[in-house]
Amino acid sequence: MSIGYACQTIGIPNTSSKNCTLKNANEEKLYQIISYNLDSLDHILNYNINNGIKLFRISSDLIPFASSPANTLEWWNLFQAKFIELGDKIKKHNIRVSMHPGQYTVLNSPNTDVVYRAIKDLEYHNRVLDSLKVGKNHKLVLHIGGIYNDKEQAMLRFITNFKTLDQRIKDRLVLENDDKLYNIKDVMEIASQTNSPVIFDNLHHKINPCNDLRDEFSWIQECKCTWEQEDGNQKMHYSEQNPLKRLGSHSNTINAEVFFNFYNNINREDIDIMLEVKDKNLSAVKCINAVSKEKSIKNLELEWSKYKYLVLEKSHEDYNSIRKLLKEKDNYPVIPFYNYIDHAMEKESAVGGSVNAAQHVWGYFKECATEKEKKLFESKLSSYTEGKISLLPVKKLLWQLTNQYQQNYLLDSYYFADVIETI
DNA sequence: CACCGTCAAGTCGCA
DNA sequence: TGCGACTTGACGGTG
Repeated sequence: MSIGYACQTIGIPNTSSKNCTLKNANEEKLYQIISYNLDSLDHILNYNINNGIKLFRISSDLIPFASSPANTLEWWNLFQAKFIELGDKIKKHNIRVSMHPGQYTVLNSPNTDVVYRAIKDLEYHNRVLDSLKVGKNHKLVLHIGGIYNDKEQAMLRFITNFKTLDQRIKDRLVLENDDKLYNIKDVMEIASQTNSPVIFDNLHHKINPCNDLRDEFSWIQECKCTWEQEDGNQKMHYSEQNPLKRLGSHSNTINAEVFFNFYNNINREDIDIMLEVKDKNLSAVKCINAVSKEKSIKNLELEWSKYKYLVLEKSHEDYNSIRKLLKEKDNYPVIPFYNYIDHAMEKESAVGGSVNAAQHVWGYFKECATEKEKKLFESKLSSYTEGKISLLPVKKLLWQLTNQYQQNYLLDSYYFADVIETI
């Protein structure tokens, strides 16, 4: 059983992706962007390896305009060595990767141009996975598409167009229920014709259920049968509704207890769960810890070291509660621990808490920083207190000092997540 | 420097 | 018939 996240990280340096507009796209620019994105992917893989995350979705933005005539680069040749290096790393560490062409890749459109572009896009995605030389258990996830006033015909068109695809693409494709048009029953029906494995998405199912009384766990079990030996373990998507946004919007974070119960209800080891959530890797680590068999408080202490100063900034009350919670070294209070973290993270930072946390972080440099650096920090912090600047420049300075003086305890801190986002 | 609209992709739903 | 929502970083323009 693996738990993973999609496309991007939070709070991890050198893992961002770049893109460009069609207008600015040229060979040199595209080359640089691809090179940058492949390096970022490398750093993401390193992070995943170091944090025991074995499931990851590679962003479709890896190669900009890859399925468009605007990109004339033979990127699979130009970066062949890098792809092989990345693929070796993936295989060596037993990571399962996937890709997920977005909502604009529509294989069942009545418009032949749209279908042509969809096929080009599937070829692109498959080419990335082929370039990594990873097996057929590393999947391409696809939705069915539109309805165009005639669902039956639209489903048939999907099946017909699917059959024209290259065998290597067919072998990788897996089909997912969506939140509007094709429910899990529809997808199962189509998949039985295309011989494709099916991804069950729990939130899509909640929003777009089928006229069938079976609960989500029965459907998960049903979907298992569509996964054959060479497809690898069954995969599913798990997400929770953001209560403040429109129906279908992913939550900011996964609730540890809700996930724990869901996972225990599935009660199987041979399933991989892709989380779709705003805080990405943070929730992946959270969910891994929530269901971990190794119930050691050391894992929570490691998490605490990363969240600590952000929690201190947002909520001194939760900060104190967590400190108290972690004093009992024989316990593994994973659910209350993350409940306090979530509670703190929901809060907006106030000036008092922000100053307090910044001063705590500054404490790491009290001994080593020069007088000039000290002056700079104090002046930035008072500018912030006086409302002249935002908190970001203060954190940027602390981040720079963290790197300069290699303060290991701070290097992995989520306190700097918003700074890292701007680099 | 901060903020906002636009861009790319395709479909659906609502004026 | 046409526009907003969905997604996300780049980019150009305004204050």
